[in-house]
Amino acid sequence: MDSKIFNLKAKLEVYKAMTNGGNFADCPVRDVIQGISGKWSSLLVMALAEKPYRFGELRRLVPDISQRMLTQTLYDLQRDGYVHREVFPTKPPSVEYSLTDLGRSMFAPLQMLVQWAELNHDAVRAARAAFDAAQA
Amino acid sequence: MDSKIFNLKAKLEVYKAMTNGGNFADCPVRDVIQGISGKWSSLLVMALAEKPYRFGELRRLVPDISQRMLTQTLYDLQRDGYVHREVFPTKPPSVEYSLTDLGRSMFAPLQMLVQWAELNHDAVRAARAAFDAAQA
DNA sequence: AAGTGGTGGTCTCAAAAAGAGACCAGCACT
DNA sequence: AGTGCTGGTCTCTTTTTGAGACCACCACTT
Repeated sequence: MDSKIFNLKAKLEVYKAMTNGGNFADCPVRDVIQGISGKWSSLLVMALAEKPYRFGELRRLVPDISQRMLTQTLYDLQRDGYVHREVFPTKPPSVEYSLTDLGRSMFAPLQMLVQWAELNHDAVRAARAAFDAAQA
Repeated sequence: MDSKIFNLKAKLEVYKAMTNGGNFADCPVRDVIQGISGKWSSLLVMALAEKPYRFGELRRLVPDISQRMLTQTLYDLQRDGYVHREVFPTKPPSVEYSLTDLGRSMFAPLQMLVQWAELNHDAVRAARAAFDAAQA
Protein backbone atom coordinates (compact mmCIF):
# COMPACT_ATOMS: atom_id res chain seq x y z
CA MET A 1 0.00 0.00 0.00
CA ASP A 2 1.20 3.47 -0.83
CA SER A 3 -0.99 4.93 1.84
CA LYS A 4 1.64 7.47 2.83
CA ILE A 5 1.77 8.96 -0.64
CA PHE A 6 -1.96 8.67 -0.88
CA ASN A 7 -2.56 10.52 2.36
CA LEU A 8 -0.10 13.21 1.48
CA LYS A 9 -1.78 13.77 -1.83
CA ALA A 10 -5.17 13.77 -0.19
CA LYS A 11 -4.09 16.29 2.36
CA LEU A 12 -2.42 18.61 -0.07
CA GLU A 13 -5.00 18.63 -2.81
CA VAL A 14 -8.34 17.38 -1.71
CA TYR A 15 -8.54 18.42 1.89
CA LYS A 16 -7.29 21.89 1.15
CA ALA A 17 -9.86 22.24 -1.62
CA MET A 18 -12.80 21.03 0.36
CA THR A 19 -12.05 22.88 3.53
CA ASN A 20 -11.90 26.15 1.67
CA GLY A 21 -9.16 27.22 4.02
CA GLY A 22 -10.64 25.77 7.20
CA ASN A 23 -14.25 26.55 6.42
CA PHE A 24 -16.26 23.40 5.89
CA ALA A 25 -19.58 25.16 5.81
CA ASP A 26 -19.46 27.23 2.62
CA CYS A 27 -17.26 25.13 0.42
CA PRO A 28 -17.82 25.04 -3.34
CA VAL A 29 -16.82 21.40 -3.58
CA ARG A 30 -19.50 20.53 -1.06
CA ASP A 31 -21.99 22.47 -3.12
CA VAL A 32 -21.19 20.44 -6.22
CA ILE A 33 -21.02 17.10 -4.42
CA GLN A 34 -24.37 17.63 -2.77
CA GLY A 35 -25.95 18.25 -6.16
CA ILE A 36 -25.04 14.78 -7.29
CA SER A 37 -25.31 12.92 -3.99
CA GLY A 38 -29.06 12.76 -3.94
CA LYS A 39 -30.82 9.45 -3.84
CA TRP A 40 -31.60 9.36 -7.55
CA SER A 41 -29.11 11.74 -9.17
CA SER A 42 -26.24 9.35 -9.69
CA LEU A 43 -28.56 6.60 -10.84
CA LEU A 44 -30.11 8.77 -13.53
CA VAL A 45 -26.72 10.07 -14.65
CA MET A 46 -25.54 6.49 -14.98
CA ALA A 47 -28.59 5.57 -17.01
CA LEU A 48 -28.24 8.58 -19.29
CA ALA A 49 -24.54 7.85 -19.74
CA GLU A 50 -25.56 4.80 -21.69
CA LYS A 51 -27.82 6.67 -24.06
CA PRO A 52 -30.46 9.40 -24.07
CA TYR A 53 -33.82 8.41 -22.66
CA ARG A 54 -37.30 9.78 -22.70
CA PHE A 55 -39.22 10.54 -19.53
CA GLY A 56 -41.37 7.45 -19.64
CA GLU A 57 -38.43 5.23 -20.52
CA LEU A 58 -36.58 6.41 -17.45
CA ARG A 59 -39.64 5.81 -15.34
CA ARG A 60 -39.87 2.23 -16.56
CA LEU A 61 -36.11 1.76 -16.28
CA VAL A 62 -36.11 2.77 -12.62
CA PRO A 63 -39.33 1.23 -11.42
CA ASP A 64 -39.08 2.38 -7.83
CA ILE A 65 -38.76 6.09 -8.51
CA SER A 66 -41.88 8.16 -8.14
CA GLN A 67 -42.88 10.31 -11.07
CA ARG A 68 -42.56 13.31 -8.83
CA MET A 69 -38.95 12.59 -7.90
CA LEU A 70 -38.08 11.76 -11.49
CA THR A 71 -39.37 15.15 -12.59
CA GLN A 72 -37.57 16.96 -9.83
CA THR A 73 -34.26 15.13 -10.06
CA LEU A 74 -34.12 15.67 -13.82
CA TYR A 75 -34.95 19.31 -13.25
CA ASP A 76 -32.12 19.67 -10.75
CA LEU A 77 -29.65 17.86 -13.01
CA GLN A 78 -30.68 20.11 -15.86
CA ARG A 79 -30.26 23.18 -13.71
CA ASP A 80 -26.74 22.19 -12.72
CA GLY A 81 -25.85 21.64 -16.37
CA TYR A 82 -25.45 17.88 -16.36
CA VAL A 83 -28.53 17.05 -18.39
CA HIS A 84 -30.06 18.47 -21.55
CA ARG A 85 -33.82 18.41 -21.97
CA GLU A 86 -35.31 18.52 -25.45
CA VAL A 87 -38.97 18.48 -26.38
CA PHE A 88 -39.92 16.93 -29.72
CA PRO A 89 -43.15 18.16 -31.32
CA THR A 90 -44.53 14.69 -31.88
CA LYS A 91 -48.04 13.77 -30.88
CA PRO A 92 -48.11 13.47 -28.02
CA PRO A 93 -44.95 15.54 -27.50
CA SER A 94 -42.04 13.46 -26.30
CA VAL A 95 -39.22 14.74 -24.12
CA GLU A 96 -35.71 13.42 -24.40
CA TYR A 97 -33.11 13.73 -21.70
CA SER A 98 -29.41 13.39 -22.48
CA LEU A 99 -26.09 14.08 -20.82
CA THR A 100 -24.31 17.32 -21.64
CA ASP A 101 -20.54 17.48 -22.05
CA LEU A 102 -20.35 18.55 -18.43
CA GLY A 103 -22.47 15.59 -17.45
CA ARG A 104 -20.28 13.19 -19.38
CA SER A 105 -17.15 14.64 -17.84
CA MET A 106 -18.68 14.22 -14.39
CA PHE A 107 -19.64 10.66 -15.16
CA ALA A 108 -15.97 9.72 -15.60
CA PRO A 109 -15.07 10.00 -11.89
CA LEU A 110 -18.52 8.76 -10.91
CA GLN A 111 -17.80 5.65 -12.87
CA MET A 112 -14.74 5.04 -10.68
CA LEU A 113 -16.98 5.02 -7.66
CA VAL A 114 -19.38 2.65 -9.35
CA GLN A 115 -16.57 0.31 -10.24
CA TRP A 116 -15.35 0.41 -6.66
CA ALA A 117 -18.86 -0.40 -5.48
CA GLU A 118 -19.05 -3.25 -7.93
CA LEU A 119 -15.80 -4.73 -6.62
CA ASN A 120 -16.51 -4.14 -2.95
CA HIS A 121 -20.18 -4.61 -2.36
CA ASP A 122 -19.46 -8.02 -0.89
CA ALA A 123 -17.13 -6.49 1.67
CA VAL A 124 -19.69 -3.83 2.54
CA ARG A 125 -22.46 -6.36 2.95
CA ALA A 126 -20.22 -8.54 5.06
CA ALA A 127 -19.32 -5.59 7.30
CA ARG A 128 -22.98 -4.75 7.65
CA ALA A 129 -23.89 -8.31 8.57
CA ALA A 130 -21.04 -8.55 11.09
CA PHE A 131 -22.03 -5.25 12.67
CA ASP A 132 -25.67 -6.23 12.98
CA ALA A 133 -24.71 -9.58 14.44
CA ALA A 134 -22.49 -7.88 17.03
CA GLN A 135 -25.27 -5.51 18.04
CA ALA A 136 -27.71 -8.35 18.64
CA MET B 1 -12.62 13.23 -27.03
CA ASP B 2 -12.60 9.48 -26.94
CA SER B 3 -16.26 9.41 -26.14
CA LYS B 4 -16.85 6.38 -28.30
CA ILE B 5 -14.39 4.26 -26.37
CA PHE B 6 -15.66 5.78 -23.18
CA ASN B 7 -19.25 4.93 -23.90
CA LEU B 8 -18.40 1.44 -24.95
CA LYS B 9 -16.52 0.86 -21.75
CA ALA B 10 -19.34 2.37 -19.78
CA LYS B 11 -21.85 0.13 -21.43
CA LEU B 12 -19.89 -3.04 -21.09
CA GLU B 13 -18.68 -2.69 -17.53
CA VAL B 14 -20.58 -0.17 -15.54
CA TYR B 15 -24.01 -0.28 -17.00
CA LYS B 16 -24.10 -4.05 -16.97
CA ALA B 17 -22.99 -4.05 -13.35
CA MET B 18 -25.49 -1.52 -12.15
CA THR B 19 -28.45 -2.84 -14.02
CA ASN B 20 -27.95 -6.27 -12.55
CA GLY B 21 -29.11 -7.74 -15.81
CA GLY B 22 -31.90 -5.28 -16.52
CA ASN B 23 -33.06 -4.91 -12.96
CA PHE B 24 -32.40 -1.43 -11.63
CA ALA B 25 -34.36 -1.93 -8.46
CA ASP B 26 -32.33 -4.50 -6.50
CA CYS B 27 -28.83 -3.74 -7.62
CA PRO B 28 -25.92 -4.22 -5.24
CA VAL B 29 -24.05 -1.26 -6.69
CA ARG B 30 -26.99 0.96 -5.92
CA ASP B 31 -27.03 -0.37 -2.40
CA VAL B 32 -23.40 0.61 -1.88
CA ILE B 33 -23.69 3.97 -3.62
CA GLN B 34 -26.70 4.97 -1.57
CA GLY B 35 -24.78 4.26 1.62
CA ILE B 36 -22.22 6.92 0.74
CA SER B 37 -24.43 9.37 -1.09
CA GLY B 38 -26.09 10.80 1.97
CA LYS B 39 -25.83 14.47 2.74
CA TRP B 40 -23.03 14.09 5.28
CA SER B 41 -21.41 10.74 4.50
CA SER B 42 -18.91 11.85 1.90
CA LEU B 43 -18.02 14.93 3.89
CA LEU B 44 -17.19 12.92 6.99
CA VAL B 45 -15.24 10.35 5.02
CA MET B 46 -13.21 13.16 3.49
CA ALA B 47 -12.53 14.65 6.89
CA LEU B 48 -11.51 11.31 8.37
CA ALA B 49 -9.29 10.62 5.37
CA GLU B 50 -7.06 13.39 6.60
CA LYS B 51 -6.71 11.98 10.09
CA PRO B 52 -8.79 10.39 12.84
CA TYR B 53 -11.07 12.72 14.71
CA ARG B 54 -13.02 12.65 17.91
CA PHE B 55 -16.74 13.24 18.03
CA GLY B 56 -16.54 16.79 19.27
CA GLU B 57 -13.78 17.65 16.83
CA LEU B 58 -15.95 16.54 13.93
CA ARG B 59 -18.81 18.57 15.30
CA ARG B 60 -16.67 21.69 15.38
CA LEU B 61 -15.12 20.88 12.01
CA VAL B 62 -18.51 20.67 10.33
CA PRO B 63 -20.38 23.42 12.09
CA ASP B 64 -23.65 23.01 10.28
CA ILE B 65 -24.22 19.36 11.10
CA SER B 66 -26.57 18.60 13.93
CA GLN B 67 -25.30 16.38 16.70
CA ARG B 68 -28.07 13.96 15.90
CA MET B 69 -27.03 13.58 12.26
CA LEU B 70 -23.37 13.33 13.20
CA THR B 71 -24.16 10.43 15.53
CA GLN B 72 -26.31 8.71 12.95
CA THR B 73 -24.06 9.21 9.94
CA LEU B 74 -21.04 7.92 11.87
CA TYR B 75 -23.12 4.97 12.99
CA ASP B 76 -24.10 4.17 9.41
CA LEU B 77 -20.53 4.54 8.15
CA GLN B 78 -19.37 2.25 10.92
CA ARG B 79 -22.04 -0.27 10.08
CA ASP B 80 -20.99 -0.37 6.45
CA GLY B 81 -17.39 -0.91 7.49
CA TYR B 82 -15.92 2.41 6.39
CA VAL B 83 -15.28 3.82 9.84
CA HIS B 84 -13.80 2.42 13.02
CA ARG B 85 -15.06 3.68 16.37
CA GLU B 86 -12.84 3.41 19.42
CA VAL B 87 -13.63 4.52 22.93
CA PHE B 88 -10.72 5.58 25.12
CA PRO B 89 -11.18 5.28 28.88
CA THR B 90 -10.11 8.80 29.63
CA LYS B 91 -12.14 11.03 31.88
CA PRO B 92 -14.47 11.93 30.42
CA PRO B 93 -14.25 9.05 27.91
CA SER B 94 -13.31 10.19 24.44
CA VAL B 95 -14.35 8.48 21.24
CA GLU B 96 -12.14 8.43 18.19
CA TYR B 97 -13.38 7.80 14.69
CA SER B 98 -11.02 6.68 11.93
CA LEU B 99 -11.23 5.20 8.47
CA THR B 100 -10.84 1.47 8.06
CA ASP B 101 -8.92 -0.05 5.17
CA LEU B 102 -12.21 -0.39 3.35
CA GLY B 103 -12.95 3.26 4.03
CA ARG B 104 -9.56 4.33 2.71
CA SER B 105 -9.99 2.21 -0.40
CA MET B 106 -13.38 3.81 -0.99
CA PHE B 107 -11.93 7.24 -0.51
CA ALA B 108 -9.66 6.79 -3.53
CA PRO B 109 -12.46 6.96 -6.13
CA LEU B 110 -14.36 9.46 -4.01
CA GLN B 111 -11.32 11.67 -4.23
CA MET B 112 -11.63 11.63 -8.03
CA LEU B 113 -15.11 13.02 -7.73
CA VAL B 114 -13.94 15.67 -5.32
CA GLN B 115 -11.16 16.68 -7.67
CA TRP B 116 -13.65 16.89 -10.51
CA ALA B 117 -15.87 19.07 -8.35
CA GLU B 118 -12.95 21.29 -7.50
CA LEU B 119 -12.13 21.78 -11.18
CA ASN B 120 -15.69 22.22 -12.37
CA HIS B 121 -17.61 24.04 -9.70
CA ASP B 122 -17.35 27.21 -11.73
CA ALA B 123 -19.01 25.50 -14.69
CA VAL B 124 -21.76 24.13 -12.47
CA ARG B 125 -22.43 27.48 -10.88
CA ALA B 126 -22.46 29.12 -14.28
CA ALA B 127 -24.95 26.57 -15.59
CA ARG B 128 -27.12 27.11 -12.56
CA ALA B 129 -27.07 30.87 -12.96
CA ALA B 130 -27.84 30.62 -16.68
CA PHE B 131 -30.71 28.25 -16.02
CA ASP B 132 -32.22 30.45 -13.34
CA ALA B 133 -31.88 33.50 -15.56
CA ALA B 134 -33.66 31.70 -18.41
CA GLN B 135 -36.51 30.66 -16.14
CA ALA B 136 -37.14 34.21 -14.96
C1' DA C 1 -69.08 7.05 -31.09
C1' DA C 2 -66.95 5.52 -27.03
C1' DG C 3 -63.59 3.44 -24.79
C1' DT C 4 -58.34 2.40 -24.05
C1' DG C 5 -53.80 3.49 -23.76
C1' DG C 6 -49.60 6.20 -24.11
C1' DT C 7 -47.44 11.06 -23.83
C1' DG C 8 -45.27 14.07 -19.76
C1' DG C 9 -46.30 16.02 -16.34
C1' DT C 10 -48.79 18.64 -11.68
C1' DC C 11 -51.35 18.48 -7.21
C1' DT C 12 -52.43 16.75 -2.76
C1' DC C 13 -51.70 14.19 1.22
C1' DA C 14 -49.13 10.84 4.17
C1' DA C 15 -44.70 9.04 5.65
C1' DA C 16 -39.94 9.39 6.37
C1' DA C 17 -35.80 11.97 7.14
C1' DA C 18 -33.38 15.87 8.86
C1' DG C 19 -32.65 20.07 11.85
C1' DA C 20 -33.03 22.58 16.56
C1' DG C 21 -32.43 22.42 20.92
C1' DA C 22 -33.22 20.59 25.72
C1' DC C 23 -31.38 17.22 28.68
C1' DC C 24 -28.12 13.64 30.91
C1' DA C 25 -24.19 11.47 33.89
C1' DG C 26 -19.57 11.72 35.13
C1' DC C 27 -15.45 13.95 36.28
C1' DA C 28 -11.91 18.07 36.56
C1' DC C 29 -10.99 22.45 37.76
C1' DT C 30 -11.96 26.72 40.33
C1' DA D 1 -20.93 24.82 44.77
C1' DG D 2 -20.70 26.20 40.37
C1' DT D 3 -18.80 25.76 35.46
C1' DG D 4 -17.33 23.32 31.63
C1' DC D 5 -16.10 19.45 28.73
C1' DT D 6 -17.00 14.57 27.23
C1' DG D 7 -20.34 11.97 23.85
C1' DG D 8 -24.29 11.24 23.33
C1' DT D 9 -30.12 10.58 23.57
C1' DC D 10 -34.96 12.47 23.47
C1' DT D 11 -38.53 15.31 21.72
C1' DC D 12 -40.51 18.57 18.59
C1' DT D 13 -40.75 20.96 14.23
C1' DT D 14 -39.66 21.51 9.54
C1' DT D 15 -38.20 19.73 5.21
C1' DT D 16 -37.89 16.05 1.94
C1' DT D 17 -39.66 12.05 -0.16
C1' DG D 18 -43.12 8.66 -1.55
C1' DA D 19 -47.96 7.18 -3.22
C1' DG D 20 -51.25 8.00 -5.95
C1' DA D 21 -55.07 10.74 -8.11
C1' DC D 22 -55.73 13.78 -11.79
C1' DC D 23 -54.96 16.39 -16.30
C1' DA D 24 -55.21 17.43 -21.65
C1' DC D 25 -54.13 15.70 -25.90
C1' DC D 26 -54.06 12.46 -29.52
C1' DA D 27 -54.05 7.59 -31.86
C1' DC D 28 -55.99 3.48 -32.20
C1' DT D 29 -59.45 0.08 -31.36
C1' DT D 30 -64.11 -1.53 -30.82
